[in-house]
Amino acid sequence: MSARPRTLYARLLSAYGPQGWWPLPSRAGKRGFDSRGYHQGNYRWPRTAAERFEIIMGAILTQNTAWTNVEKALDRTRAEGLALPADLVAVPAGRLSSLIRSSGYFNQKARKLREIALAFLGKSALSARGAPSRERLLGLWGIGPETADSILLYAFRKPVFVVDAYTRRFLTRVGLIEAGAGYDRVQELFHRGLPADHETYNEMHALIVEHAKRHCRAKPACSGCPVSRSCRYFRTSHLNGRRF
DNA sequence: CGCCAGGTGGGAT
DNA sequence: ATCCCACATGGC
Repeated sequence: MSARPRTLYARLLSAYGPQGWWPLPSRAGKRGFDSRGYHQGNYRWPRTAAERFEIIMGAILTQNTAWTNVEKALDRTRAEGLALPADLVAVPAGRLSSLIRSSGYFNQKARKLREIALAFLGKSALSARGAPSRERLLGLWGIGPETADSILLYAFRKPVFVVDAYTRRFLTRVGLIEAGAGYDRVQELFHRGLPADHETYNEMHALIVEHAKRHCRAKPACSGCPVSRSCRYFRTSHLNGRRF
């Protein structure tokens, strides 16, 4: 039998603690943040338009990319004084590509950053403060469901669960979804199974990422896993006499 | 070396 | 609707 979402949430939170997402490299070492910009125990961020746009940039730059590579790109763009939509649209595309080089796919991502910056500046501009609609975000080139939901949840504190590759792998292993389940199916599972507030969705997504890095890796590392008791993969492998 | 990392758009079937 | 591929750097 598979655990319910609430049970998994409780176990992961107990094992790993609050994760302090979304990290803001611009706040690294500042009051209320750790040395990499993860906040410490509150969900009031972002507080400014620059912080909000930093989250949006990070959400795009981290597409299929390790966060450490994104940190470098954000640090470089910020060092050039590029923090707001107006800054991004003013810089030549080649220059922006070069600044975000470390995050990979830099030509595509430079275009994506430009697209969303233009959307915040344009005639039917996205508001810098009020949340844009999901449909509006999905209409932008380079913004798919995960990036749209990351922006809504982490930049605008909307109660929308973010489904990523880690979420799929984790849920497939524990036996809550089938491999190949669509984005909306997976999202519904959490929208139905967890308290419907942005703090819980924030924390659960971040916990899944941490869990996927520590234990539920591409090559599973089940020793010490906090949810192995309710994991179909583990129990099946265990019965087969597999070692970890 | 090869594999993996907080996806997405476009084209073929 | 669904599969397949290009896009690209950096850490292990």
